[in-house]
Amino acid sequence: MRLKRTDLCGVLTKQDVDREVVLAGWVKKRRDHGGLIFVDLGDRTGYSQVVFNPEVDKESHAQARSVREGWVILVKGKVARRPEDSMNPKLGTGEIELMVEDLEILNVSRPLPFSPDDEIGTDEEVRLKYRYLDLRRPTMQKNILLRYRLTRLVRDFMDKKGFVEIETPFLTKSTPEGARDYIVPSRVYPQEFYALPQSPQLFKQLLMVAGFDKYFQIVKCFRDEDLRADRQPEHTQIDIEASFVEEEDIYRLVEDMLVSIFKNLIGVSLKAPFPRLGYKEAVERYGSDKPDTRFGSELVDVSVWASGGSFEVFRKVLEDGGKVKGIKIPDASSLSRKDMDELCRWITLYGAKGLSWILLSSPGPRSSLTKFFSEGSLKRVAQDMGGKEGDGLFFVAGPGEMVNQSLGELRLKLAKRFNLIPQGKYQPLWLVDFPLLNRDGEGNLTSLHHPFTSPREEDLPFLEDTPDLVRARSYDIVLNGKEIGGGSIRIHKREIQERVFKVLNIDLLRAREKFGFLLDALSSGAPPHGGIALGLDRLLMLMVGASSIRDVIPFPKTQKAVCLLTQAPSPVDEKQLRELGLEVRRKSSSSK
RNA sequence: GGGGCCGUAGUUCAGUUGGUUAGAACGCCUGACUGUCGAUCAGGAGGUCGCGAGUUCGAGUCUCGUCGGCCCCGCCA
Repeated sequence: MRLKRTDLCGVLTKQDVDREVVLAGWVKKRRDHGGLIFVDLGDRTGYSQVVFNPEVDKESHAQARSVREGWVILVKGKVARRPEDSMNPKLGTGEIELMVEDLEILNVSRPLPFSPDDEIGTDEEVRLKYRYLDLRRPTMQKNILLRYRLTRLVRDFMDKKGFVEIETPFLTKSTPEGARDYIVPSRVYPQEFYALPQSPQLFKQLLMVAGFDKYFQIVKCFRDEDLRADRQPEHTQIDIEASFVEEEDIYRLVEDMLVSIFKNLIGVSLKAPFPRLGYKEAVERYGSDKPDTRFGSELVDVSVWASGGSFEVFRKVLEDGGKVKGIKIPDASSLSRKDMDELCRWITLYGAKGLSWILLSSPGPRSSLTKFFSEGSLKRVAQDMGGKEGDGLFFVAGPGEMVNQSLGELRLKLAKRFNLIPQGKYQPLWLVDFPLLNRDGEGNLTSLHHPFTSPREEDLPFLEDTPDLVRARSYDIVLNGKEIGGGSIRIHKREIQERVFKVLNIDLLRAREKFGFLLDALSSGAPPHGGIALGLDRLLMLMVGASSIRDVIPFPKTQKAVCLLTQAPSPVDEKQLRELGLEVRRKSSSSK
């Protein structure tokens, strides 16, 4: 490079007029008038118009005729005030332009598959294939830079609180109790495998035993499960653990941190302490363990009313120990018969057999239940639920869990449709009082959080006899209906850990084989400890209002866990496999 | 493992009841042009209609399969 950059493209103003500057950047746009050539030269700060005028410099003007969009150039020249009638008020740098005296072409570019502007809607498949171009878009630049500022703020914050960042290994031991592991074959020990960590959980507990009483880490975690709009196979978490703490210490720390993050990075004031809601209550009132409490429309149990009509479905459900619950949605009486049919079909996704409804439209209410309930009875339930003219009431009958889930989902769906969610509002919430265990599809006990979560002391006597009733010392942090973190006070005594393993049907032999090192550590002077992990990507999603986690991750994977940029995963050489002692069983048809 | 939506030029899309040579805008190429900023004007190139099979005299269009992308259920301690 002959020339050396002196200034950034997007920040020049009329204060810079008459300065001699050198700008470097990408040609965003070129307008060739034959005599004059205008180029919008941009970098991550924005762009400035640079002017090639043969009367200023003949050579650079001649050279500029060949310059194309996407090329990388350096230009030297004097900042000039634009003629009054050609100022561009839409542009921060619109009052000035650079009169080019010297041009250096640093690199050419092929015509790009898409212009890296925010205006152009390009399919995500194309964006991911050329992610380096997509990342040039101002929105993506903003997101990635915010990500950096967030991690920096967290590190500063935790440092001030006396926490130390300590790295934990990525090549570690497989513990198939939780999510599916990503497995890495060992070359030195053929037929043996490492696993990529789903979280540094056990290591951070060992660090507590080691006396690093305040640990944190901004760290990648890996889970080989199917993806969603807010789930990637590798995600980053803010992982925290501390000794000699109780729930309140963690709450206060996280509240301070989130308040600081939102204040400093996006200028939003969160009110601390955050409200707390019991797990059971959340599920009964909102149909979710990560309720969005920015709006009402809570679930109401109307089983007593439902038993009064002649609707066989309700009666049968109630006889079988099920429930009938309802929600009230403002403005929903405008829904058409066709809308209702669609909702009926949609709600079966969550196991509901159907959807009953009362639309309080004028002149009179419409309902799917008119055949089974008198008009007075319908009016009464509407009144009980606080329904006003214009509202829609929706009912689901069935086993309690299913009713809660499906109505909870319906509540969210209709809230979006009828704009019940206040924009720009951030509502954090602690979810507390979780049970320690729940049952999987086959009725086996599994950890709700993870097997290292401490039961409440006063519930310990019931662990073996009535394990379903034992409460956990765990907590989730929920923001706007998204789970952004979870943690617990851990078990720090070997005896209790062994009892929990046993209740989870992990026998002593297997527990020792899988978690022997933890049990030994717990019997080596483990202090009481606990912590939390916050999902950094989801937090960012909420902060920038992204609808997909991919928009805050520089190089994300597709829904089928493929990197469209590098085409990973991919087959490896026969030689590599041999060294690892592996043989691939080929499927008759390609799976990718 | 399952359900839904989608796939046509570099990009975003249109394409009728199955019917001639598959169109538009932007982008790209060539030329003209000294105040443009979605520059303008004149001309031009660019297509395995994701792929395969079937139905048909004839398929971008219908059927089946398959690959890929997105959203969701299951899964995600």
